[in-house]
Amino acid sequence: MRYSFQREHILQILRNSTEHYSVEQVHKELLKEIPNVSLMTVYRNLTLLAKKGDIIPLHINNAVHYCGDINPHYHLECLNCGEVSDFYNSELLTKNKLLDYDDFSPARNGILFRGICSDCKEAEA
Amino acid sequence: MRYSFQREHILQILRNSTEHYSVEQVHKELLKEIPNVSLMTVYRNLTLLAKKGDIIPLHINNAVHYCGDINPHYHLECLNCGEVSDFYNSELLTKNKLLDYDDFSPARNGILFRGICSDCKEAEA
DNA sequence: CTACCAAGTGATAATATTTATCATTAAGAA
DNA sequence: TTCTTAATGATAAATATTATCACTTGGTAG
Repeated sequence: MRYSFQREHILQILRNSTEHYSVEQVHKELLKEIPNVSLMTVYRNLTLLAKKGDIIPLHINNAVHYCGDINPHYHLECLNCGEVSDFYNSELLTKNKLLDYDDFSPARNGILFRGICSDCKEAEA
Repeated sequence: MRYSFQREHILQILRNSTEHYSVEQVHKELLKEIPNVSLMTVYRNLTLLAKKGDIIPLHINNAVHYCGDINPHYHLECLNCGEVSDFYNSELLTKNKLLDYDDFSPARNGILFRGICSDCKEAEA
């Protein structure tokens, strides 16, 4: 894989944010730095970066979002407000040995919890 | 909500299968029982049934698939072959108290593990 | 330093999935 | 049986993604 100015910027946008941007959102951010950059380039590079393991794809409501943090963690998706947040919990992997269940090997960042976030629970109460 | 012949059949298709059909696949099955049934009707009713909690929506690669089993269980998605399978593990909920972490309440069937399934691991080895 | 090749880009078109609209049909209560 | 409204089906539109291909650029070999 060859160096690409566009790809490098795309990666930095995700690395420098805790958001989980959609492709459109990455494109919008990238346009601030590289005018006229094509949406196709964003798609192409996000797919490549995900394949390389540099970013984590999240399939949220029929659109891919990407996480730029590759430290071991999981994701929480609120079914009420739609917010996706990072979830760090080393216990979950080490103590509970999820990796061994059922001969299935979850990817390092491949566990997604769908439910109701604390903010939405409070709002309802 | 009023009774609907179409909706009842859609629900039964999912109840009587361990597959996790896409909308197109449900439509294809439904056509065997109700000729000329509209794809729109399938979309509409799957959305309704999911909202009622009678079926579980799974977002796999930008397309929704539905699970007709509402007993407490989780899902495994193989990143290699794409297969989605059910994962029963009562320990995971009771012993590990995932529900309490981080003030986030996962839906009863809302945990998705993305990784490599046993079949694909064997194939590689 | 220059020429070359293949990876990467951007414009465009095509595909796939889902949602919106609305006239017609049918569930089910009065 | 009549009436009201949810549900349907045909159609069109919106959204998200992938395919194609001429052009550009990274990087290597001469």
